[in-house]
Amino acid sequence: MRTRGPGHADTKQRILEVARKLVIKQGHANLSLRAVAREAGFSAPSLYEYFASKDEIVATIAGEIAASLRRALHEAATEAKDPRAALLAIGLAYVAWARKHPQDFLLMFSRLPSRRRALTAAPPSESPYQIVVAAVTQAHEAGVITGKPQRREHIAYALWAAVHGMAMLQLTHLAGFDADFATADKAAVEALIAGFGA
Amino acid sequence: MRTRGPGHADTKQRILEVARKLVIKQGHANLSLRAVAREAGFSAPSLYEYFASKDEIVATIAGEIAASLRRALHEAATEAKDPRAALLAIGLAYVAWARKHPQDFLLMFSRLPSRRRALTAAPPSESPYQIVVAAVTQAHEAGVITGKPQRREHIAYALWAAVHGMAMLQLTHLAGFDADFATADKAAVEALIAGFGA
DNA sequence: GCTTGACACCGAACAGCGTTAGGCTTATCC
DNA sequence: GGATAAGCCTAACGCTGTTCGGTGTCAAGC
Repeated sequence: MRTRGPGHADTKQRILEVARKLVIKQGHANLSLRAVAREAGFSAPSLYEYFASKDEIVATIAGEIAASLRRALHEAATEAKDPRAALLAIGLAYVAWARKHPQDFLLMFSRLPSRRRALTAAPPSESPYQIVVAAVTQAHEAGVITGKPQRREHIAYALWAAVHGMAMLQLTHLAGFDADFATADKAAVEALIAGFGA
Repeated sequence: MRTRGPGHADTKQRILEVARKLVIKQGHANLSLRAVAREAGFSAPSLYEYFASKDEIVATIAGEIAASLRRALHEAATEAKDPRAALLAIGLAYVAWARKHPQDFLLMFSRLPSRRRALTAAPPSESPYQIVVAAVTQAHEAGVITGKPQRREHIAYALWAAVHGMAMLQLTHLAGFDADFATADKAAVEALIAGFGA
């Protein structure tokens, strides 16, 4: 039983790189396997040596993208000077990341459900949302946010939903708008945090 | 120059009804003109007698959908007993509508930019967002919300973004979750309103 | 050293897509 | 009655993801 040849993993990686480049250039909806294959120097059916389907390629890319977003949020959280500032920073970093990587962001959320099955379940450590939950927990312990511990999940969800909505609107319905979104986003997240505070 | 025959408008309407039924059943991404034609009793090319492209069909449907959402928000606003309650009611009605008509909602926001070009510009009267703006204006006049009049647009945007994010997440990333979203959504919108209040 | 078998690739093809071209029938207008 | 246009059709183009069957190459086992 021979295992996969030595260049297999490299080729797989190259396919992913080409695919991601094309997604960034023309959006995930316009990604074609034939284009990926052409760019990578293969015929389209050859890609099936490396991935079971187009969806598997996209899913793999989505995983890489989630990790990248998670890093951005983590960085924002660690640079903040206190727990309250961290909540704001994470929220704004989420929107900023989406604006900087619009096609990546849209691809990520074009994919169907998370594997988590309940809001109360802890997100897996590789999930960007885990950063949000951790920051809310710290803010709660620091007294920035009041109420019973169960309220944490409401707050994490509210913060996430709010910035997700901002990001989505700015990338789709409000794309191209001439507006100071940075100021509007900051005001919104600050109001939300204040509303949950003491 | 003969005008279009008498049955033309009816046929057009029927095509739209079939298309919308299929969208609801299988999602806008899986809508096929051939399927619409089959269901409506035509060949696919015949649809081009009535619409210039698939996109025109989808755009027309999107317009009808927006009107339906607008009515739901309007109803929620008029039934509320005071301006503050109206803000909450509109927000929750937005999410409720999205949950009740998931495919319609996703279709509507899969379409690219609004024709409005700035947050400061007034939304057209047929836009669902116009309901939000009007409610925020009333709440501001009633003193539920404080600050300069210019702040209104921040608040309307924040409210919209928040409920849009909730709706989007519940329909995509959090689809199928076992969670009490109604409670979480209410807590979030209340916190947001409180955060913008006096 | 030869056989076996899996890997890595390919072209051809299938069923589907949105769309265009061209042609036929029917009803209306002059 | 001839012209015109509406309203419909089949055939086809170029695209999509995917499957099938085949071909060369290279490592392992005898």
